[in-house]
Amino acid sequence: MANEKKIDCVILGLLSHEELTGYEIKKRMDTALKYFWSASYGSIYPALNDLVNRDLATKREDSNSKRNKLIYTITENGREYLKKWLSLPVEKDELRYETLLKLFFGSEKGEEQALIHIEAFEKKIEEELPYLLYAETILNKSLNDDSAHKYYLLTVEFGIKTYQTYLEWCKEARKLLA
Amino acid sequence: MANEKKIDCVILGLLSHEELTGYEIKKRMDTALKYFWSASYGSIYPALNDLVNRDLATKREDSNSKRNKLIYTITENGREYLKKWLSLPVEKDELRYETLLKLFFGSEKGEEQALIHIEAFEKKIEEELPYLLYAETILNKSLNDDSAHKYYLLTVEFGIKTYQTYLEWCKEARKLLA
DNA sequence: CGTACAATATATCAGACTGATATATTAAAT
DNA sequence: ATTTAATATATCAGTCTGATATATTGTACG
Repeated sequence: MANEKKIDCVILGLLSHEELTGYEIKKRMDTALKYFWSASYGSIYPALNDLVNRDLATKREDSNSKRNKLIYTITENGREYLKKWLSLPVEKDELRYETLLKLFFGSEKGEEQALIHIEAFEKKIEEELPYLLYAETILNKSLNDDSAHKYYLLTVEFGIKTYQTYLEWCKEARKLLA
Repeated sequence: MANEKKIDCVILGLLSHEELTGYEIKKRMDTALKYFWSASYGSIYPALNDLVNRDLATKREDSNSKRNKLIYTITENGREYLKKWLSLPVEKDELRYETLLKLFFGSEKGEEQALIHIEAFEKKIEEELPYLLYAETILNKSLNDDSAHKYYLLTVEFGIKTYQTYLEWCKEARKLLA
């Protein structure tokens, strides 16, 4: 049980909330988990088949839809597997910021180019922050409706705080370069 | 020129500062770049051989040492390749925080387990922050000695600011759970 | 009413990268 | 003298990404 595939754990986590198709799983990743995790279809679909083979999830065709839709449900085994993973210590937290990499080697191209990267970074953060602030409002309102919302809010607060700090850093960075 | 292998760019970036062995490159990654990038030997050594084959770096054996040491130097082509990459817009900045993943699915195991993950995260940040603060002092002192130091400082300031914010978030998170 | 376009839905694969492992030498510690 | 830590290079199974392929359904617009 030492080396869980992360993709298995994320999928089981999402399935622990609700039944989902592979496509819907990807959507959850690109919205709710976006700020601290990501995954591609190329890992999701093979992982789903694998989870079914290991009896951690079941697959059924959607009878209500004309679409070729495959709905996945977590099994009791799957829920146990998830709980076990949640109890284990975190193996790795990792930042991979290409922006900082390009800044670190920035002397090779000079200040002008560095400023371009900082401004692009700033713009992206400014665009994404409103979604997090919106999620914060919604979650604060519905905190008592669902015990899981408290945990969502925890991650949203992390995103808001770090994004605001990023914006402060951008200002300072511009000053330092100019 | 659309899809540069990131490992090539990082290695060339480090070689643009100084001649290095594969082992030394890994060491730089694990100290100076640690807070925003990482790479394993399994990508470094093959990439080095590849860079030599593409005339972006040259390899020579160390004559001063008894060790089987291979020293790599960036070529003019390599420097141009690096500059070109630095001029291109950033493709992806990515956070992969397993801690937040386990918190997001935290309702499955409850508050006690969530607190354990938060405290482990807090401890790790508290341990690493002093190294960043030390680097900040050194770089501020030597800012005029080397034009590259300003760029290093930029990334160190990013690390300090975000780490301090992480610690603030830990406090709030504990309050929210209790 | 047709037709273009966006969204839904699943799947595969080359190539990038990690984490583990293997191997060997030299420096430091006790 | 001997163990241990640090230096140094290399390979590989397995994980994951990003691109690509394919097909269907819903929506917008004239």
